Formats: sequence, structure tokens, C-alpha cells
Amino acid sequence: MTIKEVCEVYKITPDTLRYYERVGVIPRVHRTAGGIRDYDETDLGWVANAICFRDAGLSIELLAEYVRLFREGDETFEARCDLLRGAREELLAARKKYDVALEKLEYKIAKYEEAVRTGTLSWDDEPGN
Amino acid sequence: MTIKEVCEVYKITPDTLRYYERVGVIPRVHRTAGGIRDYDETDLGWVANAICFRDAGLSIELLAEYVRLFREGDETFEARCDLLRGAREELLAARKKYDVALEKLEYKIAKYEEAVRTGTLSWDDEPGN
DNA sequence: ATACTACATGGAGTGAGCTCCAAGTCAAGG
DNA sequence: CCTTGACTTGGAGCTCACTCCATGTAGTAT
Repeated sequence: MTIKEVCEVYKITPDTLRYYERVGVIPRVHRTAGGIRDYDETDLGWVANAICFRDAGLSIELLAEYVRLFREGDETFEARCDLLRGAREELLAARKKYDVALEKLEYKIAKYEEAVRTGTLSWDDEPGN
Repeated sequence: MTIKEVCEVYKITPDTLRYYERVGVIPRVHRTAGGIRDYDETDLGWVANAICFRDAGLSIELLAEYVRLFREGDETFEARCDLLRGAREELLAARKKYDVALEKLEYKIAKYEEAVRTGTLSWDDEPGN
């Protein structure tokens, strides 16, 4: 699979994909004899995971560290597991912040919908909004 | 309340707080006669909201736009409501990505915990991990 | 053989969101 | 009155994660 095809599948630019490889977020991709990237199933798996985890806000550095450990072999099982657990904590903490913000948002939206109907806004409870 | 006190409460730096004010994420804060910031309840409310929404990933620009509309007065109720609804969609979409990533993470962590116990890893299902 | 297109590489440039710094001001203590 | 320390401002600098660019090459069409 060429880089262009992969880009179409995952809605990402070739530059980003090459960048991910360069900084080690995905391992080195297979090449044709002429040196052109030719993504196989395994490469695609790495790409999919990288995009998924980046979308969730995990850092380039964390993902690259995981790949580095992966390449070192089986004696890094625990290290990789620890890293993933850390990542999980990070994501859970971030999601909690989303929930707090969403709750605030819902409250405000309800207020505004009422305000649009009645023509007046009443911030009786929360200051400065 | 001085800028330092506000910073201690919200675990943020004075530079960030002044930056937020400069770019309009919060409206201009009250000052003492000497020009020193003196945060009142309303100012604190804006600060709390700004931090909450920034933590959830809403952009500086979106928050500043809200403040801009707020300052324009009551005829922007609808615009503000629309903006908030857009923000809600953004947050819901982002949270969905978190959930997908968390699910993947849980799966991997389970695999690794098994691997650490048994000494071998079996990626029978997913390629490239 | 020549032209064209899609890829390759290394390195520079960009935008968002802070973060730091120089120079100046003000209020309190000695 | 002078020093000290916490504040002020405008502007430069930094980090992260891309994104763009110049230059070169590989493969295909004419």
C-alpha cells in the first residue's frame, strides 16, 4: 500500500505520516526496491494505533517511547505495561476534565435558551459568565 | 484578590493569567488605584471558567469570541448560545476519541498483564502493536 | 531518450499557547 | 529618602506537532 493510499484511508497527510516514522511514533515502514514506502498490514496497524492515540492527546514522545521499548524485545513487557497504565491515567484524567466542562456548558446553554425565549438572562448563581 | 493569590488557587502562573486577559479569554480585570490587578468575584468566575474550558481543549480563540460577544450585550444571546452549542459538539466528539483510545488501551494492558504472567505475548488478533 | 509524476530526504518554517525578560512603577519598611 | 520586592507593560522566545520546501530519484508513458 502506498503512502497516498494510507493517507486517504486515515485522512492524514503524507508529511505527517513520514514525520511519525521519522520521530519513531511508528517503526520504519517497509520499502520497495526503489526505496518507496510500501505499507503492509503490520505497518497499517501501527499507523491506526498512532492516530487513535494521538487523537486522544497522548504525546509524540510517549508513543515513540512505546515503540522504542517494543523494538527492544520481550524483556520490556513490564515497562511497556507501565507506560500504558500511565497513559490510561492520563486519558482518564483528561476525560474527567471534559465531563466537568461539558456539565458547565450544558448549564450555560440551558440558561441561554431560556434567555433567548424570555429576553432576559439571569446569572443568579454563578458569577461572571 | 491579588494575581498571586488567584494563581495559587487555580494552580496557574501569573504570566498565563495576564496572557488570558491580554488575548481576551477573560475580560479586563479590576485594578487598584496604582494599576495593580485586584480580582473580584466576577473576575474569579471568568478565570475559573476559562481554565475549565481550556482544560477541556476549547481554543483561546473560541473563548475570546465568547467574551467579545458577551461585551456586546443582550443582542448576542443567540450568537453566544450557538457558540456554546458548537463547543459542546466539539467536546463530545473529542470525548468519543478518548473512549476509543481508552478501549484500545484497556485491551493492550490486559494483553501485557497476561504476557508478564505467562512470559509470552500473543498478538493473535490485532496487527502491529 | 525525454518528459512527467509520485515518491524520497533533510531541514526550515508555522501556529497555538504559553513563558520569559527588560524596563518601569508603586507601596511598605528601615 | 532609599531600598526592597511584588507588581505593571510590551515584546521576544520557546515547545509541540506538524507542514512546507528544495532538491533528488524511481518508475511509467510517449
